[in-house]
Amino acid sequence: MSNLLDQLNPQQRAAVERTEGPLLILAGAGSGKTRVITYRIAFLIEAKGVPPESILAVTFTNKAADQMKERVAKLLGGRVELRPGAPHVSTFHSFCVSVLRRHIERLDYSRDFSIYDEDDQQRVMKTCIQELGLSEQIASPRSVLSRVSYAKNRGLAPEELYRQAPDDTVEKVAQLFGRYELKLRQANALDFDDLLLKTVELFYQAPEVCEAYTRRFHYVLVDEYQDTNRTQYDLIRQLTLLHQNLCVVGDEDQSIYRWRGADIQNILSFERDYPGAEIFRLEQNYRSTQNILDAATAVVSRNLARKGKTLWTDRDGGDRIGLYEACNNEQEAEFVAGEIARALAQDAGWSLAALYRTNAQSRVLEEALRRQGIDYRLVGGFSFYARAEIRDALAYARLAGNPRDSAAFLRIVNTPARGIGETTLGALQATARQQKLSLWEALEQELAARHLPARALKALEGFHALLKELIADREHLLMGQFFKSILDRTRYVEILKLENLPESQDRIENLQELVNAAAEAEERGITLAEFLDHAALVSDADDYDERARVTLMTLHSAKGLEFNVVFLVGMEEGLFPHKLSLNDEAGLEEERRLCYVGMTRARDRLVLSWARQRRAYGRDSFEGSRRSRFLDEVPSELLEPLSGNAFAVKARTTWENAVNSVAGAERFLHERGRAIGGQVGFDRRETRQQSARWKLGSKVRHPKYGIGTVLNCEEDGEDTKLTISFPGYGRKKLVERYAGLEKV
DNA sequence: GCGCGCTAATTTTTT
DNA sequence: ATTAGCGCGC
Repeated sequence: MSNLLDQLNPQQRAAVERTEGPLLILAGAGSGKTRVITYRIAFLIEAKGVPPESILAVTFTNKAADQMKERVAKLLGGRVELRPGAPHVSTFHSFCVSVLRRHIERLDYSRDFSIYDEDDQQRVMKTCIQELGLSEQIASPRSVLSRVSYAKNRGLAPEELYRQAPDDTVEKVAQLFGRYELKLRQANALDFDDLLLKTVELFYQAPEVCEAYTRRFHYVLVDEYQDTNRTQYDLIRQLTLLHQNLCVVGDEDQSIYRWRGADIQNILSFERDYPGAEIFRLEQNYRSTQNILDAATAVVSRNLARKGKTLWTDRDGGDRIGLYEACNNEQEAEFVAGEIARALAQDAGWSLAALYRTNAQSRVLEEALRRQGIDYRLVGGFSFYARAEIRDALAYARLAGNPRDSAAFLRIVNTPARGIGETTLGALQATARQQKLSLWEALEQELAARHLPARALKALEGFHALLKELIADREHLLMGQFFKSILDRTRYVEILKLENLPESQDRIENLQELVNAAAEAEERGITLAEFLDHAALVSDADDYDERARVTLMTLHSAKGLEFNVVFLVGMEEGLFPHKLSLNDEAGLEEERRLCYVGMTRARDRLVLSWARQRRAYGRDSFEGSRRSRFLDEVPSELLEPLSGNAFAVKARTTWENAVNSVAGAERFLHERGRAIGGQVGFDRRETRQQSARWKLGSKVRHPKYGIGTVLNCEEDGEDTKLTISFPGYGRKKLVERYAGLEKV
């Protein structure tokens, strides 16, 4: 065990050894925060003989939790098996779910409660807005929900919210809030905020339940403490009242979830809240070069709301920070892809990442990388569980377990179409509202009352019978078979096959994957409820693949990760800092912290880039932009302006001119042909990818656009995609299979 | 009640 | 670019 501590620096070691009492570890970026937590857990078990199961470690993401479990297991080697139990490592949300699945009946919910994701929440809020006869223009479900979440995270009831700032808008929001809460209660459903709130409420209402947990967990550790909100703070407080052995780790400079209710005060006033607390600072950075650290520190030190710390590294100097100014965002992407290609070619085994402020920025980067034939991994965007067909299948499964789940009901009552349209559904909703029933109960009532038209009743009966069967299946079948039976009984896959759309096959495969995943989970002893909980709580960032050489993701998703090379793209006013954060100083400071987080992800090389012009989305026109103020906050002697590749600039410019005329297109192709052998990879790539059928520059006829010139040709799995310039119509990207093209 | 085709609006970050 | 919402014909 002693050699375990030898691997730590004096501060880290002190933080590990101080096992009793409240402890705040202020850990700068790259200072070995995770290391301290995992060593601390190992130390408690090995050196202090603490039973593993009396340790609770809480994180924000599944990714972080998994990583922690893995590392602790590694530290303990095989020896962990000798002891009963294991440390409880989980996210806030999954911890709460596990508590609630056991005890929520104390709060008059049933244990089969559903977890409502954002989609479900929107569905409910939409109905509320309609019921109050409001227009969605004035009160969009999104904005109301964000205000509701704000209130919930501060423990405000609708009336309290109104009393805080009584005006017409708040009154409406408060009304909607109340109605929304009622509907969730009727649906036996909890939203994400509720998972935390109801656990706190449970512990308050049923002190003996709380006590059981506090007695069990002698040691509590919290990661990313700067991101905790009020409810999470309360929860931790309840859990540690007895022993006070609380160790929190955080960095106020990396607090980037204020918009989600994170309260930086939690970390700033830890000493006051936990008397006798000790504070340790981890200020040695083991990740980045001095230049990267200096640049990041220079930016974040403009913030006023911080405790302040001095990070240092023994990695003197290093490359200067690359700064690249692109003429537009497409060329910026081309530049990044080119640099990535060069770095990969050198093959130092480096990991690379392009980080951006908004998800929408990923598309051009993806396209550029694909053109270069670079393998990359995209984190976020549409995750597996976010696909419509998967959510549909999950909604059936949820509804079979909790028929009162009206959001799931609404989602699939007519998917696939079975003749239950707006009118019939309207009648059900009216019944539900009047008699304060769930939609499922309203359905049963309507079937008994027989007031609706025969046709509607017939359709409803079919749906009712279907669900009854699924409810029985859920009881009897293994999980994999259950999902299979959902797909069979609803004829979901059959109908997808009949539709035979371009994406139908993908969807069928996704569903097959879901069935497999369920069957596999069953084998590992996971229950259906746990499987569904998992599906509700996994996030996009969780499918991050450490082995990937090239990763694209948002700055938020990148927190906690590190790469040899980081590209921070889109450094422009209005984008980063984002225009919605410019209103108040606090918002701006959060953007600045986000910038700090992004910069400190880099181990060896950091490149910042911005584009003079940016295309909104799909629109023809570019919009001008100004360089981000954050660029000016980096001392200029740390920056190294990059010229990129002269050819890349020229190619793009030519491209822009090329698209509107056949002559331009031909000129473009001609110039490009001459440039082969230049440094930019995409020429070779594209040339190699073109199929023999469609020669670049050849003429084709399209049924609608007439004659055009082939500009590009790429194989995308089964499909061949052609970029063609049509005089009068501009540039079009077409899938060969569907385009009905003819060679001229 | 269904489905097609058009338009209008949309994007900050996510457990 | 994608998608939700809407109007219209069946």
